[in-house]
Amino acid sequence: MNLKELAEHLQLSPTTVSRALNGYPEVREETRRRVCAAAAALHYQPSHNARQLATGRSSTIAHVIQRSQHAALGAGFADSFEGFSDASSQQGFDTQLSVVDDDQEEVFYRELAASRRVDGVVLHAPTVNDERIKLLDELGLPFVVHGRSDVHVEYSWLDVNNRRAICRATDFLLDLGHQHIALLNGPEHMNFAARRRLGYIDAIKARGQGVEDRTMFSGSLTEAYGYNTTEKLLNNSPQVSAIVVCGIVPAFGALRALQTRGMTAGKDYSIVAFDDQLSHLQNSGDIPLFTSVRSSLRQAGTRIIELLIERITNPNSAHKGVLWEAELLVGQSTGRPPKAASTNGIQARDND
Amino acid sequence: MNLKELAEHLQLSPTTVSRALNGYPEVREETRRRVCAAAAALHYQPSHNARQLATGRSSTIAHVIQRSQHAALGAGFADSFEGFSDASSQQGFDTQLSVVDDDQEEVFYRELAASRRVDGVVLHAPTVNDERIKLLDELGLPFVVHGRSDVHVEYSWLDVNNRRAICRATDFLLDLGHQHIALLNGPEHMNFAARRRLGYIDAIKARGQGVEDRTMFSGSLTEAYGYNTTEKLLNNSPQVSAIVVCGIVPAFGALRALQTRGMTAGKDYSIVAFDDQLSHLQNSGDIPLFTSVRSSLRQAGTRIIELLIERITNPNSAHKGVLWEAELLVGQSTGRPPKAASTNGIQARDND
DNA sequence: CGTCTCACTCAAAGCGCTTTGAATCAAGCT
DNA sequence: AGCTTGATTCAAAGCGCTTTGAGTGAGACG
Repeated sequence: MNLKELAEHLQLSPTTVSRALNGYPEVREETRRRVCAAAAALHYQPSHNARQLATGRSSTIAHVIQRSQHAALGAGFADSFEGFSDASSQQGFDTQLSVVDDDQEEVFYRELAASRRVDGVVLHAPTVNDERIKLLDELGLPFVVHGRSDVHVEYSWLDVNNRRAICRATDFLLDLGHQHIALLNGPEHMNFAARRRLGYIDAIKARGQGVEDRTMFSGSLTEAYGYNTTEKLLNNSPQVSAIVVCGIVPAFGALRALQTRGMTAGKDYSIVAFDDQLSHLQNSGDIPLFTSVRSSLRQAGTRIIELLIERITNPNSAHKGVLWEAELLVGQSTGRPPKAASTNGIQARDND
Repeated sequence: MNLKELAEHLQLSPTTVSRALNGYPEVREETRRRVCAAAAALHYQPSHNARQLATGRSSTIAHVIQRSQHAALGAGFADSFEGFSDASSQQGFDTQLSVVDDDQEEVFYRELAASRRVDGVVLHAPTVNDERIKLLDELGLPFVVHGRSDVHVEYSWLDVNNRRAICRATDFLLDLGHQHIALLNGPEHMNFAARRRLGYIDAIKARGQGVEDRTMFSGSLTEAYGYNTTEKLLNNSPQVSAIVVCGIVPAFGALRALQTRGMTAGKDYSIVAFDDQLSHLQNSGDIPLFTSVRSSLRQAGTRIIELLIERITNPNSAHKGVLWEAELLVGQSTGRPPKAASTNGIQARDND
């Protein structure tokens, strides 16, 4: 069933039928009703392709993921895509997903733009200085960055205040009296990880202390990374009594390392995690397992699509940057440092 | 730059240019080279939409995920989609993703078919008796099921031999001498979970033992589920000395429950997990953490796309069912039951 | 009564590609 | 020379929709 057939069946021209279905005003209300009824009855559904060709828009949003950064999204994939898909389909957009080899990404974007197969792109996991942003800007393809990058181009983005979040997490541990706090960060060529590192340093320096390279780690946020790194810390850095872990997955790994040694989180050792609120690794309940700074990946997905659609429909509007604050949630995994390592000095300043 | 412009620039007709680019034989080799060179030089890229309309194919594969089953995919999302996306793009197909509310799924499929916006569909997480299969069959939309369903329709599918895998896992524990083994299954309205349950029962019954409802659990495969259920077992079922956990995520939860009690997996209690080989929750190394039956979700994704493309290109070909066997991998999480609970009876039969 | 509006409807021209059927021309055959 | 044949190339007809510009008739107005 196509438009022409439907029109013939209704004894109307395709023009009128098209207008009736698409809500144009130049059509009598009675006619519109008749058309809509027939369309429903005959299960008429306009051809997506034809409409796309005629209008020049594809009603599709692309998500391009570099293979190397694939792990970075890893556990959060499902949750963020629920957000993306929901918001997109609500506005009539399809969600397209491509995992692309790093060295082919530029070509891929160029083809994407030239073939006009998508109306916009969500840029994921930006690096510290992400060249893709410049590229997309040049290509004139509407896009929104999930995260940020220190690049001299105007663009729209949504990010969590990673620096502040980790600063607060570290502060919280300092306030509890921990003197030596380690950082288990993500890969530091990623913008989010670089900012988290800064947040950690901010907090330490604010107390007049110095940071040490041996207690700052960077790596892919897997469970094994959390476990192995914590193991290493327990072996080599006995003065450390708390860690800030930049993901709930490695936090579980860190916890396992403690438990394997018979240690208890919150008593013998403290953990604060960055929690993206993954549905299969929930950290909730009366007293959540982990003390954490948290922010919903799913909600971020939804908002990003809103920003992108705004750019698509109005390409000349001003760029928008949205910064979300993470929420600090006190759970079971933190406590005062054990007496041996405890301190009596500067402590519990009346700080935010 | 469109085809017509390129043709004018080359002093050729659009027909010839189109044929040259698409590898048709009716074009002189020298002409083809000239055309290809110009296309590359001018960054010509055919319009996806126009091609789609002209050919009647969309070169897009849809993945429709019910919101309620979204969690079921959860942790494995990223990995399976890496497989899907890779295989698809290699064959020139785009990957489209939709999370759909359960009650709107039928309508969604009908629209998908009527609007001809995708060439095929991957059906995820089928239930025991999945009506969507019948629907897709009626709609004439090519599809492949990731998993299986007990439904009276011919269709193509790829599944892991869940029943056998869990049977082997259970057998392995029985061979070690465990007399009371609990099952932490997924949601049992899902086909994969129903089969796993059967595998568990197969193994127990084969030893002439009976299964008990109180030691068989069913639920969404989260970390918390693994933790809470194991907690419950430790409290209420002291005779149980081993568990079969149907996912690596809840297995971590189960492990945490043990460790929280100061118990050691592989010594005080045994765990066998079903491992989908998730990249952020790797279970590898010299001696993997968990004894597991495993199967790669990523590889499954790749193969499923192959099957689907076969159906798309040749809709009348015979349907194909692919059954993969999981691999049993012995790790640190299993051992003989502790002496108290140990047995001297039927043990270590020379069974597969 | 003639002219203007307004409300509605339509024919036709794209959108940018593929594909069919026909045209052209040189070479091969009788 | 006349007819095939095969190798190239092309003009034109779609694919199914949107959109422009024009047309129609009824009522309003001078």
